[in-house]
Amino acid sequence: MRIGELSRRTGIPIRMLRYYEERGLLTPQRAPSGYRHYQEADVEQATLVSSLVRSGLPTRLILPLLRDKQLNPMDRDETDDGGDDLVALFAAEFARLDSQVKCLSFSRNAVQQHLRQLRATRVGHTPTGT
Amino acid sequence: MRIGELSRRTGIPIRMLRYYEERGLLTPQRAPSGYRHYQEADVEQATLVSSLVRSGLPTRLILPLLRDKQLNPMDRDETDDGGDDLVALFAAEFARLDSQVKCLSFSRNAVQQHLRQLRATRVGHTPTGT
DNA sequence: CGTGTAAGGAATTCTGACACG
DNA sequence: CGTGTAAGGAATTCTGACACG
Repeated sequence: MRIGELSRRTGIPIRMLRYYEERGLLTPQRAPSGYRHYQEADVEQATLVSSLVRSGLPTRLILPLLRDKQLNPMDRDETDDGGDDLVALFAAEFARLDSQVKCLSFSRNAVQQHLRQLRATRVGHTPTGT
Repeated sequence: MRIGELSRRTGIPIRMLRYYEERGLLTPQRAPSGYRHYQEADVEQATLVSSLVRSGLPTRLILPLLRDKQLNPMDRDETDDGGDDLVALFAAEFARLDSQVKCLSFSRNAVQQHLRQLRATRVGHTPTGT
């Protein structure tokens, strides 16, 4: 599929799909016309990348993470490069994401409870103002 | 307790505790000296407020949510004011928080898995470079 | 660093029409 | 009828650049 369809199917702006490619996170084939040509599997990969980017992971960390994912579970041994640095960076990101999830979940629940309260209280005040 | 202790116990910067008060989200008593004096219950309330603020809820929405929480579960009826507007705003915030939590959880898991992979692969390369 | 946007050009696709055998 | 084609316009995609927080 071309970039427009991938964008529609993933909800990711075309601009960002091009950017992911620029960062090596997505490597579509090219038609003679120069148009990008994506595989079916790129739908999932683009979604993963987008999620990670929106979560605040720098693209330079996403690259090795993707490599990890693509390897056969067997011949994955001395393949990694970064070493301790990478481990530390990912550990830091994990800690950040973990605490952020907790904070947001807590708030989400508080808002949800309040919302229930609001709706329970006003039952049939105005029959849906819209 | 005074503001310093509350700050230590909650991890919330003094600057923010004063700000919450300015927005009516925390209403400590005042000593003759002018020092703020917080109740034990303010520890929890400050934590809640902080979480909501960091989650991106505007303080003007946090205020009614707190009022809701403080009421006796019984005489909570015509107490609300905003009406439909408020419901819509909170519904929107809930949706935002919900999708954000999903995105971050997904990323968190991906990073965690990669982290495990990294650590499993490099067992005893360099005995902790630090 | 991630994202939006305006710019100018190239490739693609669409429709309705005409031609041909 | 099925099929090819020229025509004009619209939608899509391309790149490199600037802007922003």
